This record gives sequence, C-alpha cells and structure tokens, in this order.
Amino acid sequence: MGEKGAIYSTEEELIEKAKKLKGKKFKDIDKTGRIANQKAKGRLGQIIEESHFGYEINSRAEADFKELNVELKVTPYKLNKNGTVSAKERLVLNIIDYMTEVDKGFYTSSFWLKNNKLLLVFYRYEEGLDVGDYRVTDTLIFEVPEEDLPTVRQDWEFIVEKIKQGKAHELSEGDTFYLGACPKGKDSSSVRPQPYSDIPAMQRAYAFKQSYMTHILRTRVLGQSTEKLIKDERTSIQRYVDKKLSPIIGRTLNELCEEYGQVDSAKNVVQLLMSKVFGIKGTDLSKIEEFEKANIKIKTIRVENDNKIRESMSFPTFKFKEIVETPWEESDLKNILGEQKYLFLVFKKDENDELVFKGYRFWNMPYQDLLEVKKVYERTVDILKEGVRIEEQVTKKGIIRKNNLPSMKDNPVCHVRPHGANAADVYELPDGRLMTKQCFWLNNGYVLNQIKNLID
DNA sequence: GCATGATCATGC
DNA sequence: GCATGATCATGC
Repeated sequence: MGEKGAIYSTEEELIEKAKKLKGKKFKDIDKTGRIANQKAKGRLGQIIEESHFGYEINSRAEADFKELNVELKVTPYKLNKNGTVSAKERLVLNIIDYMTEVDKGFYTSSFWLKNNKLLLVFYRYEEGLDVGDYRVTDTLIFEVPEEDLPTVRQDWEFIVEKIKQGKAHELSEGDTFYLGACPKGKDSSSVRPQPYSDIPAMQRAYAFKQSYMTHILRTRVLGQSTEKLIKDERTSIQRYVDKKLSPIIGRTLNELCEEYGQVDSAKNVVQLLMSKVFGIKGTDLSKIEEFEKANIKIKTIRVENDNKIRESMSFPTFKFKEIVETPWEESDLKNILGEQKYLFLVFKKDENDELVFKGYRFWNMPYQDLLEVKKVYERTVDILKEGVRIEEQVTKKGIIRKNNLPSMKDNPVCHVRPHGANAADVYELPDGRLMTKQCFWLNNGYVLNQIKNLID
C-alpha cells in the first residue's frame, strides 16, 4: 500500500473514491473486524479511514488526508417524525489546547488548520438498528461558506477571549453561534490546564453545533432553501442584529407598528413587527436561516412599569419516571440550557402603560447559574425517589394540590411548577401514583436580573 | 403582593 | 391529542 498519505493525489480522486461509499452498510465496508470487536465511539470513522480509504489509523494533529489538507468526518443524521431530517449530533472537531490556542490568530489556529476543509460522510441512524446495518447515504467536501465565516470567526474569537480572561472552565456551548466549545472526555472529570487561571478547565473540543450541521445537511445534501436574514453583507449575526435593532431602541410599540405598517394587534404582534423590522417575508423569526443554524430562540420579555416581570419562563414538561433514571449530565434540561441561545427582546411599560422597546440581548445561561439548576434538578430527582408529598386542599374553586418539589424560594435561578392542560393532565410517578405534569421554570426575578441593565 | 397551582391558546 | 409558550387565579 506504500507510504501513507500518498494514496490520493488530487481532491477529485478522493471525491470519486468517497462516492463509492454511498449506499453501503458499515458491516460491508469493514474489512478488519472493528465493527464487531471495538466499542469505541470513533470506530465508524476508523472503519472508513482504514477499510475504505486504506489509511493507517492515527491521531495526528494534521489532517487525515494530509497532502490534500482534508479531514475525514463521519457523522449521523436521523429522520424526524414530521418527515424532516436533522443531524443527530454536533460535529466534534479537534480538542482545544488552551495553553497554545491563545497565542494564535484565526487563520493560524488549530481549528482552522485542521478543519478548514472536511470530507463529510453522512450515514443514517435508526433506533434499534445494529451499527453494522447503518448505511452511508451521502458524502460532501465542506468548507465554511463565506457568508458564515464572519460568524464562525467571531465564535472562535469569543472562545479564545474567554481563555485569555482565565475563564476556560466557564466555557459553554451556548456562548457562540455556529462553532462551539463542547465537552470532550470521559466525563466532567476530564480536565486540562488553562494559561491564565489555576482552575483546571473541562476538556473541550471545537464543534459545529448540531443546529449548524442540520442546516448543512438540509441545504447542501438535500438542496432545500430557507430565508436568509443576512443577504449580501459579510457580517456576523451579532453585528447584523445590532444594526437592525439598535436604531429602534426607545421607540414605543405603537410608534413602531405605525412606522412599519403593522396594523394587526394580535397577541403575537411583537413577532409580526420584528419580522418587518428585519425585512423578512415570513412571520416566524425562529425560521430564519441564521437563527436556525445557531439554535436561537426569540423571547419577548415584558417588564411592568414597577420594574418587575410578572411571569417565570417555562421549559418542556418532564416525565417523572424518566428523570429519576437520568443523571444531570445526560438530562434534557442540561442539554437545553447548555446549548440553547436566546435573543431577548425587552419591552417595558412606561408611565402611560405604553410598551417601549428597551433593548435586546443574546443570552445563554452562565456556567455558575447552570450549577444552581443542577442542584434543583438533583433535588427534584431525590424528592421523586423518596416519594413526593402531595396534599389536597378543598377550596371554593375545587381541589388544590400542594407539593414539596423545589419552589421559587428554594433557589435563586429556577423552580418546579405544574405545566399541563389542567390539573387532571398527569404523568405517573415512580411509585405509581399520578401527578399533574410539571416542568422546570426560570424564576421571574432571575430573568429580570439577566436584562436589568436594559431597563434603567 | 407574591408564590404557587391551574389553565388557556396555538400549532402541528 | 399533545407539546409548548403564555397567562390567569387565589390563598397565604
């Protein structure tokens, strides 16, 4: 087989060879028995590298196809119940060496040098299927498109800036838009040193977010199109949103509706108005390409004129029997809060009860606060395991049930409260009793703190 | 007045 | 019918 690294002399040759993977199952690709004998996560990539492309396995910092500067990545997707497809996971790239990455520039960074050209091999994941029966369906040479480059670059700079501030241990995937710093290691005890702090930081790798991978899959492989927010300009999401929203700070909702020709005063008036401010055709801001790619949720926050927020912010209901079996690190809540990015649009009632646009901010939960949520989650699991206490009180309105799950007073960040169609909307408890569906809520006071600097 | 339980509205 | 975001109701 000759010198490794000399097998494919041109990209075209490599692409042709890659195409032969299409339609094949891993058990038919594998010539060395890895599929049966190896449990490690990276084995599917190794099978393709070794059995299909004829390379010895290595973990060098250089690209897999060194002479072409192409890195091989094997990645799963899934079919959703509603007929769409999604990436099954984020695409994990190289581990971040905090000690050396801070001295690099974007184009000399380990991220760029190793990953600026990828050979993506997509396979379809199906629950219950043997790994050997997973099938490769598509291959693609991928380079970050020019339109995404300003945002990816800003993401990289954000990560490096955090390391420079001695906060590598506070990195979170939700900090950034397309390129994230995701946990990489056996568990949270896998740590490594950082240059500007003595606190060991969780080992992390660069990763294209799952939402970004879903976008690549849908547009580049399936040829679907979505509505772009940023059309011609070479700018990042953050800067584009700044440009559109900062000029309207201080204006009243009524003024803005008049100016933008938003006559409908429906409940979702803010969403409709903002669609016009951003100049998109549709009315669903979260469907905008850039927001989908970055997994951004838009939330309107309404502040009363006494500077309070009336309502807390809810999350999806949880199933009691499921969360008692799920450790925090694997929980849906941790995944949402660790990866989700929000765009808060803040309106406040003035002295005449008129809503004024006070400002906006991209937000994701800071690391310290995530630790508080962890406490509440684990306390909830403990109470459910011990057997939650439910007391029934008969009142004029009917029966009211009280419980001892973590409440707003117990934690500054979040609490547990009912969330169903009504009190009869129940799930089964671990002990067999039925209880009104519950979910975690962010305390209204906590949410207020996150946007306090926008409201005077 | 606030914390907590209950329910509505909407979209798929 | 259900998930999810939003909001109401009331006893302490």
